[in-house]
Amino acid sequence: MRLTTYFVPTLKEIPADAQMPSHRLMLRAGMIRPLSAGIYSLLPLGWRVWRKVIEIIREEMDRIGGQEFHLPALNPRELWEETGRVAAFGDTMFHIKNRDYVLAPTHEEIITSIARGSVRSYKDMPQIWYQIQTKFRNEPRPRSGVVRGRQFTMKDSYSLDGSWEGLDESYRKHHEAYCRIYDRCGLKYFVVGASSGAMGGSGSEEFMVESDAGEDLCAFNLESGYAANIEVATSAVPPVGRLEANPPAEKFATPFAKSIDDLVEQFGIEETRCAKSLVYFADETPYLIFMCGNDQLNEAKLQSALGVSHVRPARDEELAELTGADAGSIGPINLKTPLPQIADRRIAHANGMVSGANENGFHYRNIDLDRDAAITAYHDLRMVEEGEPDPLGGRPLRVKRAIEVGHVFKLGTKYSEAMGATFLDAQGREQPIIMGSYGIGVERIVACHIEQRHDDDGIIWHPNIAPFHVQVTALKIESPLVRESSERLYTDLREAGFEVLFDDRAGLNPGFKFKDADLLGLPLNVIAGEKNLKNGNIEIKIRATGERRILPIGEAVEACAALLDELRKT
RNA sequence: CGGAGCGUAGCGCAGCCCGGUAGCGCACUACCUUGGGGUGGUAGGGGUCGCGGGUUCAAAUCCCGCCGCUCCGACCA
Repeated sequence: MRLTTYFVPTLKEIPADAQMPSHRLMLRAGMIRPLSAGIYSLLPLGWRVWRKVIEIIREEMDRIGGQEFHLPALNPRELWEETGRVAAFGDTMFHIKNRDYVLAPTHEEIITSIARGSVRSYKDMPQIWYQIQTKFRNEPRPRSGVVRGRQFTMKDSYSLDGSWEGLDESYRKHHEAYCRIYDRCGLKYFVVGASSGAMGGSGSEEFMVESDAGEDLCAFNLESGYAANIEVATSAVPPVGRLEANPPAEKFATPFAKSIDDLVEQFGIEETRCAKSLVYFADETPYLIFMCGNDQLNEAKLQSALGVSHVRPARDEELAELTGADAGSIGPINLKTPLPQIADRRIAHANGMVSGANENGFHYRNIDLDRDAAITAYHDLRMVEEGEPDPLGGRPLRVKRAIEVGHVFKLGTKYSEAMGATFLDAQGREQPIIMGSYGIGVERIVACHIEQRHDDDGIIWHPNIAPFHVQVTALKIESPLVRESSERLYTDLREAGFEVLFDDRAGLNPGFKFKDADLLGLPLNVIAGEKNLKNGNIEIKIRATGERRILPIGEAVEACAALLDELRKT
């Protein structure tokens, strides 16, 4: 394409609203334009990159036997009522006003509805069905450019199997395909164990790209290979255990102690001997929860431990009503209302604990959780902290922010049971189809790629997803020598099979063209300037390294081919 | 949904406190100039100052309401 006619509106100035480098560069390079919060138009250059990524995904999905579908985004609400997900999504799902339709935020329901009509026998499986399509989610707060939008492109696939071993195999295939996809897109990523959430299922992993702008936290240790989303991460932090002496619980006045730190400071109590008491509502049932010292409650763990779809902390007035005291003075003894009680494993069966007396200004010491509390279960409920020993070998954990670029998920039979998608097994018994669901965010791949590959001047595309392979830059195209040579280069490179962007604009200074070229960030820039052409030479600049090579014009095509092969390996 | 900030030309911003001719840089158009890192110049075009209401002789500016956008937090199956 020629820049004289191709629509690439680059920006010299940085758009004020964009914070992330990838967001700024996509705007500046003329790839996208914002339309509304979390909604972007893809301009020709941006769309070329999307198509490259999509093609890589398509090839890898086909390689594992995936079959491409194209499912409707407009869905009857009724279908979503069958699985209870209209309520589960709540405001996150878009509802059409003048007809009873919703805009699909994902496609488990549609897939299951097709399967229940047409998959009847174990002989019909396994199946891997996928599509690459626009998804709609009414995100309360879109952010980070295309990373969290209300409308976005997603590759979603679904596996249908007649056995749990079959599901394991479909899951493994997806895992492998995903690794190949990210590798081919030139992304540095890592895989973490992830929460299956409230939607059921037996296992799930996320593909993560480290980024300060990420919305997820991951705990990992590179040596041991442990890596998990903070929502499920555990550590080998030692349990508190029991003390020899076990005197009766004793109330004492703590008029100025509102926090664990206050108790530690004012009464010399060991932090780990404090049982922090929290009240949470789990699907409308209040629970009293005990944590060790200053350990943070991990709400995702609480949610899955209790098997509920929603948890929230009790409000101040609810606290007073249920316990008789305010936050900071709550505990297991003398509760105003009996509450179901659970606790973190770290303080399992501990004694000698200090906790609130359910009376403002008083605490109890020498609490034996087995004797004085009514704890029904101990769960892993705590948020791991940086530096804690990892659960595999006790090496220190690191906690980093990351962006989720993919998620593989063993769904099991939740949807097939809810919607009656069954098959007959070899014994003639009716069974629910065993499903998996797997997603990749296309715009997140592009954004993360730019996050990882850019400098102060612009983007540094990996050849596999660069919008074009090579730029030809004609300096002073008004000169007949430059015009003629650059036109020939443009033609020769295209005939050799390269995708070429030709900066044939007149009246622009070399500096201006170089800046634009660096911003667009194509892997190679073949520069045709009068100075070198007079000696029969051109110059090739490698975007990634800044290296420049001067060589005879006749060798340009060959050199580009060799350099691109090199660059593909990075 | 809580907290903060911002809406003035395509983009980035000033003007607002203290009411009285709507301004700057970039971009755009024409011509000249320059030609290896966003050249320099001359002359131009482009704005219901987010929307609605109010106060006033007079509102971008003061008051009320709404809408939109961004950031922090909550949420994110």
